[in-house]
Amino acid sequence: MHFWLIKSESSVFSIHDLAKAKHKTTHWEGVRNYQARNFLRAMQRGDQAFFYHSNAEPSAVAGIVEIVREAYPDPTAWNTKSDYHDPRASPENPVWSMVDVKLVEIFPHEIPLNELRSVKALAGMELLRRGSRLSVQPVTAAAFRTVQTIAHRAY
DNA sequence: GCCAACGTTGGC
DNA sequence: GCCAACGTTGGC
Repeated sequence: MHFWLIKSESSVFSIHDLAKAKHKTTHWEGVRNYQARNFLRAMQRGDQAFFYHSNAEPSAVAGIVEIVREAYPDPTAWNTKSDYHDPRASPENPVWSMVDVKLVEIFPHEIPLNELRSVKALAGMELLRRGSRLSVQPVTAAAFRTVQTIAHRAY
């Protein structure tokens, strides 16, 4: 089992939108960065990922999802009407991949970025690296546990 | 809204 | 293959 972090702009698709989705499941479409795509392809059923709200106030880790379907072609890539359209993609040559994720939990208190930065044990986490923009990234088991513990700590 | 950091494109 | 120009991401 591996751990990940996936970003979504909360104004576009938030963890609360996921909670309202059918079966609390969604296609994680629209990833258009090769490094992020390759991480999507490495995901296995049962892996867990943090749902991170980027461009939010504040940006924060909001909860946990589980990978319920492994990587398969992202059809928005060859949909000319999609914001995620890529002229190079076609059903024969999909180029881009997506996975399906299911909500596991919404944290009782989301953890803002500045709080994560203050946690010594999380130094070195990709999310906290200066200039980090990767929208799909691996998280170590230790970091995953640390963040989870903070999220469940009594306030 | 600003802008630093980053990835991609394309001329050479 | 280099690298300048450009577009995007995302924190602030």
